[in-house]
Amino acid sequence: MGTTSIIWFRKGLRLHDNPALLAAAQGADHLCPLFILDPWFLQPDKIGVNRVQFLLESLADLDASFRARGSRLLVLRGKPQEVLPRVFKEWGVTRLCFESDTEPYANQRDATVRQLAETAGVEVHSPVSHTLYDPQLLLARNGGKPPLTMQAFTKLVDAVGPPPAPAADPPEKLPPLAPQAASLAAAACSVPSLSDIGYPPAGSTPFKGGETEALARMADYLSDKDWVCAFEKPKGNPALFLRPATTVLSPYLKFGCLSPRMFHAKLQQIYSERSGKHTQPPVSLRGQLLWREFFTLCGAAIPNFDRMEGNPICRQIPWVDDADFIQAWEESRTGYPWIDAIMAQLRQQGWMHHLARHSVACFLTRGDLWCSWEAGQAVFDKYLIDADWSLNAANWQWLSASAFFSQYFRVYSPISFGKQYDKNGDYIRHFLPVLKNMPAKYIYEPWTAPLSVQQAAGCIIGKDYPRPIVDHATVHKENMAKMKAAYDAGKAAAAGHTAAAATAAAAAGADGASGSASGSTAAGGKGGGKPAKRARKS
DNA sequence: TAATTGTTGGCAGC
DNA sequence: GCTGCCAACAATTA
Repeated sequence: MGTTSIIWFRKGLRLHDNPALLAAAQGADHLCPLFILDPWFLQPDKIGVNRVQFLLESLADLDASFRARGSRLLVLRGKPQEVLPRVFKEWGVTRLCFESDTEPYANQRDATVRQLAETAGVEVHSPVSHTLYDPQLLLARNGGKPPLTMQAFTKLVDAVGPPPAPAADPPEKLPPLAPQAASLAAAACSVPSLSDIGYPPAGSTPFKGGETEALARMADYLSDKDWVCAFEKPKGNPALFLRPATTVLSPYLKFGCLSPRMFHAKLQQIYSERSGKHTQPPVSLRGQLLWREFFTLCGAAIPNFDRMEGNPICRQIPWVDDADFIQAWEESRTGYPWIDAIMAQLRQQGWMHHLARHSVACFLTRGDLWCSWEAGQAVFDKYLIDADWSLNAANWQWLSASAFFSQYFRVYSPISFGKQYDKNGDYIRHFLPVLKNMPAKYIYEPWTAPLSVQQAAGCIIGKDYPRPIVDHATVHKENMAKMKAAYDAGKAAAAGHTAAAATAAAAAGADGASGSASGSTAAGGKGGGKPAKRARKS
């Protein structure tokens, strides 16, 4: 009996370093490359046009690559749990291969598909290639629990050793489609247009999807080896938008147009040429891949990772979701140009610099508006072309000081933070054209401009551009006090879970801690009587 | 128990 | 452009 394989694409939209594709092609008489447009991922009110456009471009590129190898991509529509059993039968499928995925939706879907495959007598291969390491392996090596700090994660990865090398390239000539699939191929199973699937005809992102773009972009950024070796994440300029300060490889990694193992191997190659003279994780370029790895592991191992309630690592904070605030934030109407420009870049391009994301995330949650990080997460998930379930949830928890990060007293200023990088406000002028003629002196705080200046700039505050919806100077202090209260309540609740004796001990411990805190300030002198100062910025 | 460190704060004062 | 303070968290190390 002959072998008929399906390589089922979901993420991993590439031919390079694709072990599932190799497993599918291995000794197969027929190979059917398949993508299923799941209605779950095509909801215009929840998933914006830019990311869907990026997906369709990636599929078109994948199709072209298969055609160059004597095959083609088949794009079907519907729920995979319904489409797959149908084609198993129609195409005479004996083997199903797909890249492993740890997101909750994918977990459920794939568990069902495995059962359906078993029922149909179809063997299943599901290798790991979306991440550097197999999350289950990392978890096992860490005693079944995910590390919760980057340091702990880095230590774990160091102990495990280098990730697997990228898989070999697929053969120049791939097995043909199954005859039944080939006849179907004449009909409607091409990559659809945006309008075919209920979206506006075009998005507005300048970033184009696909493996070809991904490899070209990687080559472009890696060609400057000095830049690669000197890369230090927090030092980038979030206001650069013509050539961003980071690689913008995130959307390609999200969809798997680029293999993280390939990117990692290229980085290690460049580092080795420089004999150790390069930046290190967590700030280096390689470190950025490790962050992705760390948060993906957390997402895979922590229940309810995209929610506050029922999420064991997330602090319970009494956010108040004010619908008007959330909408103003989403639609660039907060009255703070730095914040509104970033949100405009998000809606227009589907991408912003990491520090820009920090600014707006802090502003929505603990900094200014006191809305839940889950509300912000949904907006990011709608517009970002690189929206990744685990990374989005992790970063929102980080920025809202709900998990991973606890220094809630460090608040980004919606006025001064951007000014450090872009004194003239070119970034604001570009993304908020209504402010393009506002003098630099007022562009971060246009409500302070005299009326005559507003008139000359053609932008009246309160009419052409909104007044600030909150007073940052006031609310950020109030919010800090609320954070303090929420943290204290959390500690009290944790203490309440312990036995009576332990509670008493915890109370004594709390007293001791507060005493030691003031003591350390008083006794902080070291040698010259000055408190020990640690370098925050190099 | 104290000190140190943690990818990425703001601000006054010099 | 640098230093030190603000009022202060939590995990790890010594």
